[in-house]
Amino acid sequence: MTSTRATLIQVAERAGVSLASTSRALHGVGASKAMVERVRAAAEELGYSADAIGRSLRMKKTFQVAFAVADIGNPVYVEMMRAIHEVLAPHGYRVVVMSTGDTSDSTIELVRSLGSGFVDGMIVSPLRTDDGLITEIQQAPVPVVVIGRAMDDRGISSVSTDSAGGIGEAVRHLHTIGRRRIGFLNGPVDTTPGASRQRGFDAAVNAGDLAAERIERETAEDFTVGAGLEAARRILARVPEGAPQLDALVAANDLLAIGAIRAVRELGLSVPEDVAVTGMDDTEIGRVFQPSLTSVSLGASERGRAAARLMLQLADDPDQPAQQVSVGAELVVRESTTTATERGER
Amino acid sequence: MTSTRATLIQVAERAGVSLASTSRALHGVGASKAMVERVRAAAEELGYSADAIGRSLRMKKTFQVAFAVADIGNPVYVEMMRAIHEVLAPHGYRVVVMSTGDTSDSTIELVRSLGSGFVDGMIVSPLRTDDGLITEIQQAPVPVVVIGRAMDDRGISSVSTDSAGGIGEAVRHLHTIGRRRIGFLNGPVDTTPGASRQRGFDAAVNAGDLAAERIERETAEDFTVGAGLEAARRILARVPEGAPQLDALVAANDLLAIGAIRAVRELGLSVPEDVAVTGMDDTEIGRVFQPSLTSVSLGASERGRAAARLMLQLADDPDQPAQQVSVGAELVVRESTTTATERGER
DNA sequence: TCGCGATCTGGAAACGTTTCCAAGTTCGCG
DNA sequence: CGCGAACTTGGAAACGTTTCCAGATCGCGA
Repeated sequence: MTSTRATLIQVAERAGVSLASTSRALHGVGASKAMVERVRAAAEELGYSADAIGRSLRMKKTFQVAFAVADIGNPVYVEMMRAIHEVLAPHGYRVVVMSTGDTSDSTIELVRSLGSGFVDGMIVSPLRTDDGLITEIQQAPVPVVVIGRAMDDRGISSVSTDSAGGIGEAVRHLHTIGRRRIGFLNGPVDTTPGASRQRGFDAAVNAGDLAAERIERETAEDFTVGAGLEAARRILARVPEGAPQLDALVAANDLLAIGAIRAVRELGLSVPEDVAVTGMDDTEIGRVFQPSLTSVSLGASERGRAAARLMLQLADDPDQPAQQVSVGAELVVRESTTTATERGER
Repeated sequence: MTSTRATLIQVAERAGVSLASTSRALHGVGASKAMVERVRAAAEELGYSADAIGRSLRMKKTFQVAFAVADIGNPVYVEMMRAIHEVLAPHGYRVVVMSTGDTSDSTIELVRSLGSGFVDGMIVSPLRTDDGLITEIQQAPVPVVVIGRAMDDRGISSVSTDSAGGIGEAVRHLHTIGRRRIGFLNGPVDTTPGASRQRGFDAAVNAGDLAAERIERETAEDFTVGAGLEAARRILARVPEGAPQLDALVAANDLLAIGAIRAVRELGLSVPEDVAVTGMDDTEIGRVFQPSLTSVSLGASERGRAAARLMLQLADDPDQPAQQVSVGAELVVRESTTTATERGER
């Protein structure tokens, strides 16, 4: 530990050749067979391995990409991170995890910090977005790829998904299986995901072909099981005198959906028979839950991969035009809305 | 994006002072009031922010720490990572995520890569450990903190937990609530966690005061729900002619436990009445599951925090002696082993 | 008024690498 | 045999920062 690492200069001395030749030999370009042999041997003996910092300084390239989200613990972000890592690592890029914080301002701060040049680019999924943040991203000194909201005309590369349409799919699915009294459990509406989900639900229930008897909306404190439980209690308590209970709940993510299921069961009702419940994000936790969750997959892994691929291109040429990628939303039907026989299983 | 970032030299020119003074002024040491004022202004105008690479090269410090695990998606590791990030970020350290791969060899490879000096240290939780890996860690050019297995006498800093003892607690808990036919569902025994859990179970059932009627052991392919389901099916199918079914299952982690619960229910039995099930790791997924899982908490967050604190010390002085930290295991009793009344709730 | 210490400033080196440029060598081909 | 092209090599600069060192300036007390 106390012994200092070997430098290229030492390798050069040991091999008895110039620094320049040593560097070339190790990269295997513009060097004679003999030279390569000789330098390789010297490097081997000294246990040389090139210093990443020195190289970065000279090449103006860090081979690092930042991935920034509000909460690294959120399963959706974890899935993205894994996908990003899987795409980037084989290309020699390291992934630096960062936290955007809850607000647009703290995210702006983070984008600013890119100015110190410790990464070649950043993939960010902001919880809240405002014009200030957008401006900051446009002026960022390194390429930024935004996951979450299409940035079509702003010269920012982005990967988006149709969460609004996804909510619509969930609503139509519930309608198809005969549910007519539908409640919507959203998270905070002032967040980017909260806003688009709200839009999606409103559009779906306002569509002409939806024959609904009753529509209710409720907002949870945040996107967690606990908040979902409380919000679901509220919405289920709202049933009018003598009217029947809601027969379906659309939740804005899987955790809220699980909270909702708890609330339904508290009332002695069962899922899916009395109340069908849908989630969103298609997380492992939802797949594993009993009943397994019908959920709208937003392709977290796919979005992560797409963002990483965009970043690879941008890292190669930061001045290439911004690109938009869109990943489809897909409803995955499971036990929380249909019985096994309804799903056509034996 | 095309415009290049301002350098310290440019700030110096703009302020009309020397490079050295500029650097000092920005750090606020050994500079006159006027100088600081002047340089600050120039830096402000140019939007200067110090280049991390240049600084790293000179200071021989990257302000980065690597966190390496086999699977970044595993909830336990996610929890650790979050804790590590929370401790390190306020001290100005960035966290680089890396993957050790499944084997000891691939982990060795990773430790070797530290030789390129892109981080000031590494926190690693190896899935499999052998002498080669230990040697490599000892010789690593930067401090390494190992999470998972005590490294007392090897000069390696480590954070460990008593998972063996934790399994024992689970067994005793089941015994206390009257279960006498206990099955153990482990993951691969050739992994570090698998081995210690096996040890813990064996020790517990061999303890003199355990009056068990029957003990069964089974090994799952890996630590997932699917593997747990299959392994549980096997162990439950093993009931001898005319003998009663197992009345308790100890699983080596929460995912296996959830798989086990599924298997139990497949047989028309219920949890916890017919078969009590315990998990390990006390993950969110287990807390949220219905029934909520009785689980042995191994303090993932706490281990992460402890490792990060060790790393901070080592980053400060890499030559200080290795330290060992131990985090206690604690059984958290929930619905999967006891009914509400048994737990003393109303 | 002088001397001395404290404070401030600038020059220059150093961190480790890649790459431009020029000089030297080799080789092939006319 | 000679000439140019192709290849190989070494010197040196550059990336952006911090910090050592020496010199200059200032203030203060004797």
